[in-house]
Amino acid sequence: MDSTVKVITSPVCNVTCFEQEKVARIKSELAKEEHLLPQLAELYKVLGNVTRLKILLALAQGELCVCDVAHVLGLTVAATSHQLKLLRDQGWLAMRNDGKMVYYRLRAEGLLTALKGEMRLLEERLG
Amino acid sequence: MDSTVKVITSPVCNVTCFEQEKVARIKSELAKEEHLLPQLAELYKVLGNVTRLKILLALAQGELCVCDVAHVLGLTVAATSHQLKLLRDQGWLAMRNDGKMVYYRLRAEGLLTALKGEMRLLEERLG
DNA sequence: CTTTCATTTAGACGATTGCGCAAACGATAA
DNA sequence: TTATCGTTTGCGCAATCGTCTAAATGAAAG
Repeated sequence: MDSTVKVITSPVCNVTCFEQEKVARIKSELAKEEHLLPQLAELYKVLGNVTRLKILLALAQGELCVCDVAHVLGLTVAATSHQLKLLRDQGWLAMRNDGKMVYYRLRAEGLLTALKGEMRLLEERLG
Repeated sequence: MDSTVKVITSPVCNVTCFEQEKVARIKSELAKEEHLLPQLAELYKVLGNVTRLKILLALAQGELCVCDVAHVLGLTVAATSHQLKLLRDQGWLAMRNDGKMVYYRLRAEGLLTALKGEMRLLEERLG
C-alpha cells in the first residue's frame, strides 16, 4: 500500500481511499457551499412533482381560486390546498383573500430569479 | 346558482366550480404538454437531493472512482454506487471502466442543455 | 484454478411524500 | 346568534426514497 491509500478520515470506514489529497481538496471545496445545498435541493424538490408543475403552469395564465385549481388538477380541494400552501411557503405563489374565496397567483419574479440563480451557479461550476 | 357554477366534470366531486370555461380552457392548455411534465418532474427530482447535488459538484472538478466519491460524501460505497447509477441512468453522468475500478464523470453538455431547456420552457410561460 | 478487492445488487428498514377523509376554521348571510 | 360554504388543518395510509448490511459480480493477481 502506498501513501495515497488507506488513510481513512471518516465516516466511510474500512474502505480504501485513492487520491487522498484530491478527495480532501474536493471536500473542502464542497464545504464552502454546503450550507446552500439544502435550500437548492428544496428548490428543485418543489419542481420535481407533476401536480406542482401543473399548478405553476395553470397559474401562469392568471389567478385562480382553490376549488378551480382543484378542478384543473382533478384532485380534492384538500390535496390542492396542501400543495398550494407548500408552493406559497417557498415563495413561488402569493394569495389574495376575497370573502370566503382565496385566490392564488404566481410570483414569477421570484421564480425566475431563483431559476436563473441556480442556472448561474451551475454554469459557473460546470464550465 | 348561475351557469358558471356546479357544472362538475370529474373526479373532483360535489365541489363547486367557478369560472367553468376558464378552467376548461386551462385544462386543454395543460393537456397539450401534459406528456412532457413527468419527464420534467423527473429531471428536477434528481436535482432535489443534497447527496446528488454534491456528486455533481464533486465530479465537476474531474472524474472520480466510486470509493473516492463515497469518501467525499461520507456515505457507504453501496449508497454512493446507488446514487451514481441513478444519475447515470438519467444521462447526467458517464462511466469508464479501468480494471477493477470504475470512474464516473459529468456529462455537462446534457446537464446544461437540459437546464437551459427547462429555463426556456418556463420563461416562455411565465413571461 | 483460487484469492483479492472495487463495485454492484438484493433485501430490509426508517423517513418522507402525496393523497383522501373528516373535522376545524373563517367569513358571509339570514 | 346560527347556518352556509370555501378553505385549511390533522390524521392515516400506501407508495417512494435514501440509507444500511450482506451477498453477488467481475476483473486482476498469484
